[in-house]
Formats: sequence, C-alpha cells, structure tokens
Amino acid sequence: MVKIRSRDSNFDCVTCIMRKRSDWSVLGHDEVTLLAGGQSSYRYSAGESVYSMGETGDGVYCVCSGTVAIRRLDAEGNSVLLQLAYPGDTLGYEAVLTGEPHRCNAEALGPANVCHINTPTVKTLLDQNPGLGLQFLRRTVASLDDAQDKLVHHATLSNRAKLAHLLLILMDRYGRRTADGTSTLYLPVSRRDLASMIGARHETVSRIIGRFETDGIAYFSGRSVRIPQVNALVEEIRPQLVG
Amino acid sequence: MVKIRSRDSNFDCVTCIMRKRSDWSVLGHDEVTLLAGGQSSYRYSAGESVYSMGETGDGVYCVCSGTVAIRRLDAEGNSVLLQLAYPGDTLGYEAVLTGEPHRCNAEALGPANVCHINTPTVKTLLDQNPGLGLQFLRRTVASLDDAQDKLVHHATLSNRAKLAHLLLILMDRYGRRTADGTSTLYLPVSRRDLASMIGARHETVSRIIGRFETDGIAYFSGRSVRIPQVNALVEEIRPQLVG
DNA sequence: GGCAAAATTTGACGTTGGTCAATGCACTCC
DNA sequence: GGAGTGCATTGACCAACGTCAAATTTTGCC
Repeated sequence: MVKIRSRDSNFDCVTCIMRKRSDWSVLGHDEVTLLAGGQSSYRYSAGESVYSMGETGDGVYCVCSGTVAIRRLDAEGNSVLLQLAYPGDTLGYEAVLTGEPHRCNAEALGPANVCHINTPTVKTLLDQNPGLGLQFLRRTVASLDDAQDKLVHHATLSNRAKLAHLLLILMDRYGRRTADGTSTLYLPVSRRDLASMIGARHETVSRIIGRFETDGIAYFSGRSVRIPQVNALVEEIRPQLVG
Repeated sequence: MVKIRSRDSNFDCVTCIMRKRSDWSVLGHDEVTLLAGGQSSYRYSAGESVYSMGETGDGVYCVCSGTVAIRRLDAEGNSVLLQLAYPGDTLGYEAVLTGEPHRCNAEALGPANVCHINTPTVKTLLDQNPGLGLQFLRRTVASLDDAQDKLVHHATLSNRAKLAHLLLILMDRYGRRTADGTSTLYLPVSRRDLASMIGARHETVSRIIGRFETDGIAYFSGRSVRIPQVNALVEEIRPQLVG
C-alpha cells in the first residue's frame, strides 16, 4: 500500500469522477472541499489489506478503482467472502457509526485505488448533511437485501444452482459477449473464494465445474470461463432442496 | 387486525414507554407531537399480516408488544424466516426509503400491538432530524451484521450446530432458568419456521430434535423445550463442515 | 529460469440430510 | 362430535456433498 501525494489532482475528491456515482454525490460544493481536506489516497496491490476484523474504525474508505473483497472469518479461521466492493462503493462506515471494531476484513483483489476519509470529517459531514446519512442508509438497506437473498438461496438451492447463480452475477460485471453469442468471463476470485461465496467446499466447486463442462454449460481454464449459452445457466437455477 | 381508537392514551406516541427504547428516542418534544399526529395503533391476532411482499410501502411500523416474523418467499413459495421483530423495533422503512415494494412479509406470531406511521410524517422527521436517519442506519447495520453472521454459519456449521445455536438465541428472549439449574423455553415458532431459519427441511429438524433428546441435550414437548445444561448446547456449536 | 508454496483437481469413501410416503396429533369449523 | 386441515413425527432410500489423501498445475519470488 502506497500513499499517493496529496497534491495530485487525479486523486482529489473535488475532481474525482467516481464521486458523482457514490454516496458522496449528495454533498454541496463547500462540503466537497471539507471532504477533500479529510481525505488521503492510497494505492493497493493484489492481496493487500485495507482493514481487518477487530481493528477500530478510523474512518471510511471509498473505492476509486479495482475490486475490494469483504470477508468474515469464524472462530476456526474459515473465511467467507461476503461481498465484492467496486468503484464508488464506500466501506468501513459500520465501524465508524457503531464505534465497534470492524467485523470484516477488506482486501484488494487486484491493483486498486482506495481513499481514506478520517472519522472527524465523516461525522461532521453526517451532522451537516442529512442526505449523506440517508445515502449510507439506502446503501446498507441494499446490502441487507442482498444478504437476505443469499440466505434464501442457501436455504433452497443446491450448490450447483448457487454456483450457476453466482456466475450470472459475476457475468454482469466481469463478463463480455463475443460476436458468436458466447460469453466469456474472467473470475476476480479463486476457487476457494468461489466456494465460500456459495457455502460449499472448494473440492465440491471443482467437481461442479467438471460437471458444467461435461454438460456443455461452461468451460473453465484457470480464471477464464467461456459460456456458450447464458440461458443454460439460468436454467440451472431451480429451487430443489438437495443434500 | 383491529384499529385502536385514536384518543386512547395507552396507545399514543407521546406517552408510549416503548418509544424511549426505540429509534424514535432521538426525537425532541415537538417532533414527538408530529409523530403522534401521523400514527395509528392496531391490534393484530396470531397469524395476521402486517404487510406483504410486493406491496408498496405506505409508512413504517413500530412494534409495541408481541413478536412479528419477517419472512421472505422465493419463486417456488418456500418461506424463509429471516428475523424476529420485538417491541421497540421499527419495520418496513426499507420500502419507504427505496420507494421499492416490500421485499418481505411481516406477520404477527401472536397477539401484538403495532403502530403505523405514514410516509409523509416519516419523511418530514427524517429531513428535520438527522439523528433519526442515523438511528435507522445503526439498526440496519446491526441487521446486516446479523445476516452476515448467519451466512457464515450456513457456510460452516452443520444443521445440528445451527439448531443448537438458534436455541441459544431464542433462550435469550424466551427462556427461563428454573431453580435446579435447568432452563425452559417456549418456542415462538413452528418446526417449519425453525427449519427455515437454519436452512434445513422440517423433517431434518424433527430428527435432530430426536437426537438431542436421546443425547440428553434438550427435551421437546410441542413448543416447550427443557434444557438441563445450557452449556451442552454451546458445546454443539463447533464448525465442522458436513453434508 | 528455477525452486518453493499455494491452488486446483481427482479419487475413494462415509455421512448428512433431502425426498417421498405413511401415520399420528392438535385444532378449527360446522 | 365428526370431518377436515395443517403440523409433526417416523421410516426407507439414496443423492449430494463433506472428508481425507494424493497427484498435478499454477503462481510467486529470487
């Protein structure tokens, strides 16, 4: 993780193009100046930690580029990948709001620019502009909705269906349609993370992948995936409770 | 569901003792008056619906007494019990904030008093008092944290461990310690709901209950549960991935 | 480029837990 | 009081999936 020099206007909230797509879009001109004053930009490499479970929240983080994985570990060290954060997403505000330590790890999955906004600045802005809190609230409600959908899926879908569903979600962000109607996808995560996202073991994911290939549904090579018919994945998602 | 007459001071926000334990505790005197003006009290019987998936949110609901179950259904009609709401909890604000229809059903599990606060009043209060939004935000963050913990449990615990864990949680609210060190518990939900809460089939829950009894861990009779040693339940919760 | 560590795949095996079906039980409604 | 309805329990069966272990590939790092 490297700090980016403060005067670089490519990494300044005032000019940041991500800001308009983020929670901070509700701020007025003076408030953006205040934001810029409490902000520092950092460059992370793949695998570097943005914050860790148990640490005290010392501010919030705003993703400018790259993908950040939000993970939670249980007592035995099993890691579960709960969420992928993308440019425009704000992270770590839970700890600032509750005063509790972070409940998750945040880790850059690849090269990523992430800005830090210190706690005093965040609290001042929250007090000053009710819209900012509502924006955070809307985002948190969306995350909650997402988590609850996952709970429903965990309760009703087979691992095979859950993997198909996850591939469809990843398609939205990482997929490309090629001319002949097939789609390709470069996975942002390892097989282990894939497994933890659907609540299965990584060996099981390997086997499901094998069956997807024999069934002609998706072909994997490392992190590249080729999907001849996206609809075939949709067909896989049928609630049918299974071991 | 029966409307309670408006002038009954036992069901008025100004005098409501639940208010001080709820999100609305941040309101000032004038704001409470405004709240009371936009509020109506209702009495629900067991099984009655407070709101349903797909309906447009026409305000928020505040639980005064009783327990309200928050459920989500999937496309095939499988119901998953996501949350139990207790006196002081505010429900349905997600739909008001996002403008989207309700994503869950809310249903009284037994006799319950629930107040309704109409959307204009809620929006006025949110604009007027930034603390109210922050209060909602804090509560939503807590719900999200809870949902994510469940996701981790679904990914790492066996159904038996999950049921033990659920019983411990229900003990906190519905349990009683008797003189001789044993504890008793009256379940607020059916076996089916119990099953959906841990992501298992109701037959599986029946069998786990049978094994808890042969193992001397917990004895079930209808919705009554007797637990000789609460610690025995804690022992059951060990992450060990399993079928 | 080459070594070490990590990730992935594959196999064999046992268990959990889902499916289907039958029965018993509790409650409500005429 | 009897029929009807939904819930719970139990049994038989087996497919899905976790566990353990070993082989193989990929990745990261000097």
